[in-house]
Amino acid sequence: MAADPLSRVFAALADPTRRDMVARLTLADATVNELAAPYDISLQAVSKHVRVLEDAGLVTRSREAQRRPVHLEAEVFDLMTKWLERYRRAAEERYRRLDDVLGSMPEDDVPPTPPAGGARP
Amino acid sequence: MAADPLSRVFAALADPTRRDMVARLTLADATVNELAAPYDISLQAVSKHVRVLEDAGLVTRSREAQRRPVHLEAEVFDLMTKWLERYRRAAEERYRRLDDVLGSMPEDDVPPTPPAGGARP
DNA sequence: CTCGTCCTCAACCAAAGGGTTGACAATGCG
DNA sequence: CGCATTGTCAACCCTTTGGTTGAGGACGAG
Repeated sequence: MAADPLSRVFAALADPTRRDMVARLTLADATVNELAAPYDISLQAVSKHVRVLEDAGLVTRSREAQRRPVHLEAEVFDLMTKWLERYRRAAEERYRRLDDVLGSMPEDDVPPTPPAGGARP
Repeated sequence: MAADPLSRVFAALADPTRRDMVARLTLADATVNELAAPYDISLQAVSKHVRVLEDAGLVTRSREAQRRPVHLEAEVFDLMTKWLERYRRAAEERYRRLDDVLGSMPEDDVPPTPPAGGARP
């Protein structure tokens, strides 16, 4: 299994079924059975999906009688947002610069992380 | 291969090597050979990685003599950001609400999900 | 205690993914 | 032209993954 957290998160969200589950979990916690309802797959398959989400830190499960309510965690979204935002901004910036210079200057010219940067590649 | 764009993007970014490539491409375009340099894998493997990124719409390739410079595209990042932001906010909102409830009553008394599944629209 | 409910564990299978090696297309240069 | 450089295509190998079925654990209700 992927070692680093970010890989696990991205991999978890690479599946449409799991993304749908996440979408529904933003509305309310749900049991595995409730989660399974809309899909045409076995309960066990759904259980596996939930586990993947759990391993990625996207959800947590508690115990409540025989039920195992699944709860969406917000933190990981922040993590992803930070990651994404960084590259999104960089890509846009580069796009602008390239447009400006159009291949006359090499990367001497590349500035350190621009405004509000602060992480290392 | 995953049909929907979002799945492709997430899947593409689920690999650390590919994320690293993306990181480096925010600094400058690069050829496949240049991209391959840091890694201890075959050129063909790198070529495959680039293709995955391309299929996901994260990069484009042009022709320039025998070289095929790889260029990072910013648009897809916007797409992802929008998707993410939506769920991040929803999750936070829900978190706050739950926090509120938890704050006012003992844990084993938590009124869980609306009974009788209010499954999804 | 027994039963039904809810869920997980285990074994298995087909397909996809990341890696390899080997052949070869495309282009510039001597 | 012949050849080196750059990159892709193709076939193959494992491992992972999403799915299945079957067995069974945990718990509440009777």
